[in-house]
Amino acid sequence: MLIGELAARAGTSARTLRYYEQHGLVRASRDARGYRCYDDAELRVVGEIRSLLDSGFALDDIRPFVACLRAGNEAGHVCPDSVAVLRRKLAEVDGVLDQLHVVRDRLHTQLAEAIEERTIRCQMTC
Amino acid sequence: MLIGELAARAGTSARTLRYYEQHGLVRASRDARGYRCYDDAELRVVGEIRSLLDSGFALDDIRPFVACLRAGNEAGHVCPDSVAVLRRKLAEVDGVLDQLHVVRDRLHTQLAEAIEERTIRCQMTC
DNA sequence: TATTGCCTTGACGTTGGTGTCACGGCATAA
DNA sequence: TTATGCCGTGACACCAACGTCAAGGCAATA
Repeated sequence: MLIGELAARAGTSARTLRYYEQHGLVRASRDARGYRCYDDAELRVVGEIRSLLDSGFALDDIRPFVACLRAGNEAGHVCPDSVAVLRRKLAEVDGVLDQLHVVRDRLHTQLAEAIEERTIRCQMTC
Repeated sequence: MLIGELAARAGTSARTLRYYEQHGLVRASRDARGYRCYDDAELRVVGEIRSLLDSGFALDDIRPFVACLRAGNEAGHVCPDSVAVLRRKLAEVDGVLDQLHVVRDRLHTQLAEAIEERTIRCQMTC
């Protein structure tokens, strides 16, 4: 499978696949012309990468998951290294959630205040 | 008040204040040497900006709040334009929160799965 | 043979809020 | 006079995951 086909099948771009390879996540052999050749298994790898990116992982964090898949596991997250990253990320996401809830409440309060203010002014003038 | 003093009092840097000015948020007059002179009121403006930045607002979004303060209001969020931005940002934050909750659940599920997997394997081998 | 289409590498652009450096002016103190 | 310290502008560096353009090679097709 050439890079264009893998990109299309994985729903991404050739540029992206080269980027992943550059960062040691995706592997390819080369044909006589120097074109990248991909194993069918790479499709799953790319799928795993994109799924994890969607969850907010950085490429560096994704490496253990890919290694886990390559080791023959049915899923990328069942290996110890992956679990460690999962734990860290879960804690991180929880932190962001807490912080974001605080922000949300602040926004909500300010909005309520502003509306209250406007209501009072309206009662005075109307 | 010169830029260094305002920066210290506002808990930020001179570089940052120049950046805010460049983006039309902070105002300064100039003395004979060309140095920026700040009104005491600018301290509150800078405080407002930093508070909003902490809440995830972009500098462009903050402009109406500053204008509101300059118009003599006790708070930057009581003007219609500010309220509009507040509403938009609140919706945006709610969206991010929803998305982040989904991500969190996914992480949690994967983690639980991995631990389950390990437990089973341990029961088999131990 | 010229075109089309896929591939290659390399390198710069994007977003936003700064840090940091370069280079220079002005003023006060030693 | 020189050192110190504040200020000025301008411009590059950073992070991250790419998009996009340039310039070229190789192969099949018309």
